[in-house]
Amino acid sequence: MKSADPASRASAGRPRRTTLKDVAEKLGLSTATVSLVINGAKAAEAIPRETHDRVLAAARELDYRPNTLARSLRSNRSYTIGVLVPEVSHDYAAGIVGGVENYLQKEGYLYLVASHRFRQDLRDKYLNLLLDRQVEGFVLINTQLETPLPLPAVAVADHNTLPGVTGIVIDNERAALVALEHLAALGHRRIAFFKGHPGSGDTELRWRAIHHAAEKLGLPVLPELCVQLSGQPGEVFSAEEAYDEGHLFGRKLLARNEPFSALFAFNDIAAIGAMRAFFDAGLKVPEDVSVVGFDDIHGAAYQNPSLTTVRQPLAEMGEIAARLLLDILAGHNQKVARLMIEPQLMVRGSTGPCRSRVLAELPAVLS
Amino acid sequence: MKSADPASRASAGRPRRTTLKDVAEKLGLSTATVSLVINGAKAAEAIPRETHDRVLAAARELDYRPNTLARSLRSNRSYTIGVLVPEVSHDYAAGIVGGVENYLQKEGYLYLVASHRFRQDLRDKYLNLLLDRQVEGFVLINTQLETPLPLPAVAVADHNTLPGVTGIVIDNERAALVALEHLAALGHRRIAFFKGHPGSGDTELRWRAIHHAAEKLGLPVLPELCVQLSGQPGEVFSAEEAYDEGHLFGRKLLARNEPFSALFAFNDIAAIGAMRAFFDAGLKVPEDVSVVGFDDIHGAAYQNPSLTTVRQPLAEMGEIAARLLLDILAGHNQKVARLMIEPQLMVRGSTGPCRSRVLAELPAVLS
DNA sequence: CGGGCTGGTTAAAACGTTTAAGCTGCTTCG
DNA sequence: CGAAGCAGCTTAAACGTTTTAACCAGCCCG
Repeated sequence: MKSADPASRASAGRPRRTTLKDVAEKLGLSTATVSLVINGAKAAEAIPRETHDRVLAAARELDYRPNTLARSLRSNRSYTIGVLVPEVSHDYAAGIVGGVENYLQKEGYLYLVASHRFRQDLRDKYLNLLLDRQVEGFVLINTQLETPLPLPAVAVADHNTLPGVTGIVIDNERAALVALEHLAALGHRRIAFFKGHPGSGDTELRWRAIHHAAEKLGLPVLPELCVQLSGQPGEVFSAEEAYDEGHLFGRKLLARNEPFSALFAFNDIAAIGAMRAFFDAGLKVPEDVSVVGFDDIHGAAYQNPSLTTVRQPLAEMGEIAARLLLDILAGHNQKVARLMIEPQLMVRGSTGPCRSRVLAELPAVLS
Repeated sequence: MKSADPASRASAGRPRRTTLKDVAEKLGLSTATVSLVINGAKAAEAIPRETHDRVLAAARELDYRPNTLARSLRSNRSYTIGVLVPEVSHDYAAGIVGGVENYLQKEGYLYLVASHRFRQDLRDKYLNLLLDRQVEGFVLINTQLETPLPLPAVAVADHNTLPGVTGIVIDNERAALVALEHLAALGHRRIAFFKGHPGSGDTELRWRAIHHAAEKLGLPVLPELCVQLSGQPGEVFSAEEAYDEGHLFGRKLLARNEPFSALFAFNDIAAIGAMRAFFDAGLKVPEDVSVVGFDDIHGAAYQNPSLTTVRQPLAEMGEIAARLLLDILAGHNQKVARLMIEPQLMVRGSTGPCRSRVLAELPAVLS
């Protein structure tokens, strides 16, 4: 932290804000009275109407605005929460942060954000910085912790949360089910799958969910049609990389020469990359292959064809996280360990009926 | 603001953090000494090595972390800046916020964000909330103000800034030039243009820039190929609306039956919508029509074809904004009124050579 | 007339820091 | 030997609030 010399202080030259004391002096009252009136405290009931009005009038006239720092220091409430994200500028995080803000605004809270770029050292550093700022709690977005926090926290999009931390996650079982139901209803039986990176917490859960859903629907999950997206555990993927991966594994899938009529990709970007691979190979979406993504990122709707995908209601998840956190802060200690969010299937242009009689019937033979 | 009763306080039950006093008492020293040592103040030079080390050791042992609230209150420095955005979850704002954070992190600052959803009352309300939190300055993203602020501010993406507020804007002249140079080099002469909404500050500037660039390059700007995107002044457009607009005006353009071989759209989403209209009409991009967007939103690269576009380096703009603001705070009063950011042409799949000899030659006749 | 009540207000402590000014006891110097 | 200087601290005020306990004046009642 730079230690600025006094002369270059941010405060230099600016007029001092009016304080409680200013108001009190102007009125010939004590700061106590003014404070009580302004905060509408119960103890202020005894104060007669006239004084009350005088105080408010003076406050308005002097344009008094309380110094929240001082207030927080004294009352030990900062009305601030900390939000930890891998990177604010990423769609996913930004969507959730938007929801968090939505709810916090209603409750008079503000929030401090810090992006840790998936680096543990940064994560811990910012955690401490936020603690030093006396945040009252945390919303952790896609951020895993090893050690318990000294404050209440709610985790979004993190499946293995610490005890005491409520986790808000997408219902993968339901997600897989709606996606596969949709494909099954269109007649698809030989469906290809992208399995997520080994590092992602969602990978295994979603993979199991796919199996459950497939079983329920009587669909086969054929190993020859499954592709594991590569990448080291915990490795971070930029959108470019994810797209290239989707493209690459789309081609790999085609190279196997195993017939399939649909693909359920692990995320939208990979889905888009795969679609590209299909186009390049002369296949049409959805006529030849139907593609279902996951997330409903910005732009999924603007693809050509527009992408059918399982939407994560990000804003809603953020709102719920914020609400839960504030409830905990207020002492309504409902200890929910895990809150499942309903995904929503966005049916768009990338899925259509299975045109190939052969493919539609094949799995019955194979499975 | 909810007034929580004392029992439900956020602090309830949690162990008190160690304070300066705790450390001082443990050592039998005064808080002054401890403070001096911990802050490495110049006045601490007199303190002998041994005491110095004892203090640090004790601080570590007790896990002392300073209370920033108290520190800020006393020293009148909050190391916090306020960021005002239309909506954090929007790509554009999130990209800039990411850049702002980047720079602030290096300097030990944190930031509070508030989204005003283009509503003046909210904008003013959050402005005041942030002021109450003793932020040291503001970064205003796409946020216009009428009255001067009591604090230093830097505006991003706002062309008519208040006196005293540095504005960081994309260089529209340059943007139009690189885009049109690219199209001209590919042989395009009959180029269609989307003109932005009347409300947007960029609209007129970019429109003029297009004329300048076209003139410079000897290209015609044909009225019959210009389409003004509709919308009320100041109206907010969701991505869906923008896309639909692009789609609609793409069709309108085609309906005019005026030949053209390229389109320079006002933004990426409109460009994508227009591409869709072209596809629907049986035209191929870029074979029949080249399309250039503006912004380089997430996903522009993943279109099919990928979108050639003028990129606004959002993160960079954010970083510059933060740097400028902190420089001003530090008293380096370089009063820049306006800082132009170089746009970058991202050449991708949606532009190609003009295939039509007729079209390439027509304008010479018409203009 | 004294005690109690009550309505209206305040003094003062506290929150956890920073920092200017001051104090103590030693050494050093003229 | 007295003054000055210095090293190594401490004192105490200040930042702008909140909040509890107390105070005072007046009044009523017995």
